[in-house]
Amino acid sequence: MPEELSLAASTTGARPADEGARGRFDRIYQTLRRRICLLDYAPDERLREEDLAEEFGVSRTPVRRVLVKLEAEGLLRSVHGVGTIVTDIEVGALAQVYELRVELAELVGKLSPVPVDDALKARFREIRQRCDSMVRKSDPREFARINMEFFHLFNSLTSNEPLRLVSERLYYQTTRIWLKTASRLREYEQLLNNEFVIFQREVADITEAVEQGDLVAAGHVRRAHISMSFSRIRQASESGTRRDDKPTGSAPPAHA
Amino acid sequence: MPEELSLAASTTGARPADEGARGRFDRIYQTLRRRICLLDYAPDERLREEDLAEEFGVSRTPVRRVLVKLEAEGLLRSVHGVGTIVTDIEVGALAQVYELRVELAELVGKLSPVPVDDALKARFREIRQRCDSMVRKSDPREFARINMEFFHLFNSLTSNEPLRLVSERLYYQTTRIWLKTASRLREYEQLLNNEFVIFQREVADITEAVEQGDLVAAGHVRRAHISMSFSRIRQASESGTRRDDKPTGSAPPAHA
DNA sequence: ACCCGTGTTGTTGTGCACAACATAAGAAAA
DNA sequence: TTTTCTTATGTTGTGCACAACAACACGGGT
Repeated sequence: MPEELSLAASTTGARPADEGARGRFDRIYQTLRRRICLLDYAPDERLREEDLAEEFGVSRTPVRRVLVKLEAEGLLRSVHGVGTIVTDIEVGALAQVYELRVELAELVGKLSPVPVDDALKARFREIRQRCDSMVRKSDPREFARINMEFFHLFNSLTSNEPLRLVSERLYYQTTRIWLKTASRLREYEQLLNNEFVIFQREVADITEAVEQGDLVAAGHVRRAHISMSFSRIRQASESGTRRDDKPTGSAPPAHA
Repeated sequence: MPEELSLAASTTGARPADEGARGRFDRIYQTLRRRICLLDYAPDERLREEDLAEEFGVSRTPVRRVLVKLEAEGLLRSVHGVGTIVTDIEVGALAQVYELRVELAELVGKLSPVPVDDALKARFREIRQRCDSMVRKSDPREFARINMEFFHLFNSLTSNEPLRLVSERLYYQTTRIWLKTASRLREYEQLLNNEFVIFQREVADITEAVEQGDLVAAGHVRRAHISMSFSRIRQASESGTRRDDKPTGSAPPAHA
């Protein structure tokens, strides 16, 4: 049972008890989505509605509500008489999502950019520091969490709400593949550290772009990193999908 | 009770009886979405789950499933104890959606374009003819339907499924504003005819671009038309929102 | 040994009754 | 007359029992 981080204490106040119907819904939704994206629920895993209902202390009905929404977002797939199955994602199909994410990342800097004030800069500086101090720990879960948090922060650079929503949707569709691919590799530790350093650099670059108020540049940096990130994932996936395979001569991504 | 056009006879065969759970779901979903976008359900109108359940010959439960999905797509808004309300859309908020749609339209021609074969060309020629013969009838409903159909055809120019899905979503969010704005204007007939002619030209241009296999050009044409369409809507909305207002000297869009 | 039909089990989908909630009307008091 | 509290009414949200459906195991036949 994974620890719950209150990533989005949004609507009311997110206290455990005493919450309206909408609060319950959001809470269950956020929780399940996070679990799916952090691979607490593995792809192709079957979820039982009744189990979830019991865990959250409600009946199946509100749980089904959440499942419908998650299915609409492509993270789940309910089949009558079979079960509710976590979507499996393969690099091939994800190529299209990444293609789109790349373009959208650039748009974040162009479409309705928010005014850059000190508070915003401070938030970037803060997450940059947290990112630096994280590199030492080398915890993939922690990395995924900060990555997620940074995404939300970057996404808040545009005031174009539809763009934010779409980007968020696509992000949650793709973010799983990273953990999935990485965990399959032989050079797990090495690759992980490599990704840490690269991400650290991305955060640093974008933070500085924001400091200068150049959101277009921030968008370009982000675009480049998303594109390169997928290239690394695809290479890694192609060269070492089976971890008990014979070692290939060329070490996949490796540092820089 | 609006006539039902079988726009997407997709999964099984869409015969009225004998359909699985998934077929029912899709049927109700498509129907409701169409009604919302064709303004059969006006913005801010309250829908009663029980009425819908009775109409479709099911209980409230499957209807609620559909409503949840429509709410997730921003077309509905369920409030506990109040009702299920059709989202109201104002030109101001829609500006952001259009900003995004404009960019995505261009991407349709760039990202994973489909190979242009004779069958595809034929479909464009066919819809172009239907469009030509429609201009005489001047039926706004018919226009909205062909517009919708053309959107789907244009959208099929990319094989990037996420892009198709996102575009579709945004299209259904914005398409209502056209009918809503147009119906408020004094120069209703004039404006309508103007829009017909413009749309006719758009279809012609894009069809020819497709004939030549230049999907990038098709994307640019589409982008330009979406952008201009919104400009006209905004102008019309600003100059003559109240139809019983004193007539302003400048006739809003007018032809050309 | 293999194949096919059948029952058994487990899951999601549906229907219905009730709770939670919001709104509006009405009555009582100032 | 105005205000405020109470009550009535209508809606969505929830819980639970059952139907529909798919996968699996088992047994009888070949």
